[in-house]
Amino acid sequence: MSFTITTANVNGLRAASGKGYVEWLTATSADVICLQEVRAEPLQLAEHVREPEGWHTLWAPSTAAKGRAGVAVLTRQEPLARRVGFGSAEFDTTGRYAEVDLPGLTVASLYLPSGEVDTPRQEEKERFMAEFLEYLKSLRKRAEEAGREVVVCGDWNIAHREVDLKNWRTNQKNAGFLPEERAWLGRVLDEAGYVDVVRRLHPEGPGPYSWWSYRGRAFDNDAGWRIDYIMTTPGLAAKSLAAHVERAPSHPERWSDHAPVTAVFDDLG
Amino acid sequence: MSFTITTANVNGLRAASGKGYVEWLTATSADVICLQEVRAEPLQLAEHVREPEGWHTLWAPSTAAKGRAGVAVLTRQEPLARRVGFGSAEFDTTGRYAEVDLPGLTVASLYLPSGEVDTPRQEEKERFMAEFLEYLKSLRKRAEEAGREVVVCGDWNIAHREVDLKNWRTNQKNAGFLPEERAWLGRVLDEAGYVDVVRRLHPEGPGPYSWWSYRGRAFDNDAGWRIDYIMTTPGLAAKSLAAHVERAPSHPERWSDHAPVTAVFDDLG
DNA sequence: CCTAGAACG
DNA sequence: CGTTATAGG
Repeated sequence: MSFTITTANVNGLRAASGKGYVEWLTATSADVICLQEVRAEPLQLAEHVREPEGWHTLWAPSTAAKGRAGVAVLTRQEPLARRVGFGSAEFDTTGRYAEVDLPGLTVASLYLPSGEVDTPRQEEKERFMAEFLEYLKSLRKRAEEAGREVVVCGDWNIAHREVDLKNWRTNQKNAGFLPEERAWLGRVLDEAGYVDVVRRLHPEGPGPYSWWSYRGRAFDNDAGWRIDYIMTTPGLAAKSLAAHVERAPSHPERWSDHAPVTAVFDDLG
Repeated sequence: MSFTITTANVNGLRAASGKGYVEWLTATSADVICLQEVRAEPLQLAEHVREPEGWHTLWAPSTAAKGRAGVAVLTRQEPLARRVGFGSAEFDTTGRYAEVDLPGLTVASLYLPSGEVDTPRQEEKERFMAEFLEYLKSLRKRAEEAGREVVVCGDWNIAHREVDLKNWRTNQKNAGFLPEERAWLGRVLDEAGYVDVVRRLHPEGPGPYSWWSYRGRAFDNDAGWRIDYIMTTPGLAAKSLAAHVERAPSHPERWSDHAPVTAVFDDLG
């Protein structure tokens, strides 16, 4: 038995649902799906999207700003627990983090702020990063003590290394590839002790990219970024068998500017 | 020889241009066209819309608020003069009035504020009405002295009488059919001395309506309003031969929530 | 219901 | 370039 987890930034689930998301969900064989940028409250979603047959759902919309952010976790199994937020006074109502417990495993969906240099939104991103890193450490520690594994997946809005985006040279002063952001992602790995599973299984770059701007010809030119990550505790990473990015072949198939990122693990037993 | 003038609220000329306005303009035999709610600056329009072959144009966008209001006058003849605004400090930059001089005739395009009861927008409408009535009087007087005729056409956003809207009873407290607005339109006729040419030629109602809300089934139920008028000086009205509203047969043909209103006059000679 | 700008990405 | 919320109608 294997266990498959997929993360996808849907860039507006109402729009995506009319462009192929529903068909994609019907066809997927994943056991767990983490969504980001749902950009809707559950009641704004069609029922077959809000409560898809065969899935349990946790919706965590932004209550701070309508139509922004919003994460979700879909599981075939009924979760033992559902939690929204990570204990942050500033961020728990902003639809950026939710987690569920399955037997022996905590699964989290993360949508880290995008940021924009020289704006308050970059400061917000930095505050999020500082606070969230501490949470990641405590999460890992608690899981270790309890003998549980953790997977935090989602849109981290940071490319880690040069190999993680096509135009790294021209983006060194742009949000998403700033030295301090890259260093922070290094601390998630080295200090908090998580493993970037896709990179573990695909040590060679470039890519695989998971996001292409809608602007210009980014998708056609494969001018992508790898900013969607599946980060796991080491014990879970050791059981990873395969990983891939579902790059849509062309526009009619593309229902988001991000592509779903998937990892397969050996029986969690 | 006859002379034909049409007025049309286009509800966004960029949108209308993709839905049938261009074909309509190509097919029309009018000599003069007054447009309202252009909702674009000239440079935002495609060139064949901004400078249609065979037409001279006067564009008067709102510079006070982008994407709002905006009137235009299109003439087959080159105008002797073009003017934007009516001498109002408050309204001349809001894209609500423009006029051109043709030999012996001044043609104006008007987009009167829509208003909404118990809001500042109703007060704005009232200020506009007060100021504009005085202008209409002076315009008429100057024209009379110079032996010229005047036609002021456009969206006046007021239904004059019960016969001018289908649901008059339920709209007596709504902007567009308030007693004071109806009385004001009466003063345009009685005090300023203009003639409602469509009503002159069609003394019997109901209608002809020129606007149907996009909401609900207003168009299919013919729940319309007559709020687009062709108002002329008496000498010109005496030469009116025919008038009609181009109610679109159905949705694919409908490029605005308003229908073009046309009047035909005997040779102005 | 529809148009258009604006924020955000 | 695309999604969404909002103003205006």
